[in-house]
Amino acid sequence: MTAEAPATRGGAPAARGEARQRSDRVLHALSEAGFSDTRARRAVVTALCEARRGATPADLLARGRRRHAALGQVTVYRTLEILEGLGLARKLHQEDGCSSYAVASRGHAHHVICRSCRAAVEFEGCRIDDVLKEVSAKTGYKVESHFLELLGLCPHCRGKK
Amino acid sequence: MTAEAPATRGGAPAARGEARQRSDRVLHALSEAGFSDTRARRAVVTALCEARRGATPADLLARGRRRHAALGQVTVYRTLEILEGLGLARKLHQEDGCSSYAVASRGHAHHVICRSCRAAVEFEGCRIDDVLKEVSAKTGYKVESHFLELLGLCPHCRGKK
DNA sequence: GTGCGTGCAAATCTTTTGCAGGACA
DNA sequence: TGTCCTGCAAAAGATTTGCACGCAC
Repeated sequence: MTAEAPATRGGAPAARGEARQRSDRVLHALSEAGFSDTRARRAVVTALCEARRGATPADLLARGRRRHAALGQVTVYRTLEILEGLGLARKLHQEDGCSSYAVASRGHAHHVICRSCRAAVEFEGCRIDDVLKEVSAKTGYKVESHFLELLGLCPHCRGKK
Repeated sequence: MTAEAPATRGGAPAARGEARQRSDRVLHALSEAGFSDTRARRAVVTALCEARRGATPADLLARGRRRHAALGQVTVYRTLEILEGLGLARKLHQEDGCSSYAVASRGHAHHVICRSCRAAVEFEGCRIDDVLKEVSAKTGYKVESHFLELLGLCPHCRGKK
């Protein structure tokens, strides 16, 4: 299981480097997949990677415009669609809406989200096979995939309490 | 763990009775909670209970109008809000949108949804405490609640294959 | 040079709000 | 009878589509 500490507000240098690294990975994956490397896409990807919590299309537009003033909302939607399709971004489902996204690593992973500050952290290694088998046996469904999201308080908000 | 077989198309008598039973339970819970028993609410609740899959507000309006022609969309939204608040209905989060609802029993439960026909079945008894603990330990988050949904093929669609 | 990618504007959809009239207890 | 509910109409948002132009390859 991998887990990164939720970044401090304002973006500590370490977090910056991490965000940079992630966006490089995503941009690389994009071109690997045959998508061209444009200024608009870079702006969206960077904005997404810098966000320490789920970002809505509107957030990404605002943030992305700092890097590329002409960025349009439509491009944000289209880029998210591509990223999601490639498994590079994942939609976060929350009580109050399901339109925020977070970067996702390759492979199977889920997010744990802070109900106070919304910081979203990815985690791998959910071992729920037993549950899947049990459900399969009782319902007759052939379970193919699952969606799991945890909600709680991040270390920071936990302390503030 | 409880599990009901997904109803056959068209609504077999057994399924009808079950739907009836569920809607009675929901309507009863509503009045228990101090909400009055109106024709519009009955229509929405019945529509929700009859649906064998997640129903969107628009679905419920259409279905509900069979029983109460004057039913308005707004009432559907408001009723869903109440039901959700009381834990009597639950929003289903799916790849292609998160605006469908299904009746929910009291207590903790999740849904397994058919990717082909959308039939949604509730199941209880998700034992993922180990996962929660592990995530908590690795991320420092205090995990308070979780959200889990399974996707696959229901027995019916499995057979059709 | 070509075609993919972009941004604007407009069209759609979904959901929420404000109100006046109507139904339930 | 007094509230709680309801439905309509309109407002507010969110998302998608059509199109002509511009940039990446």
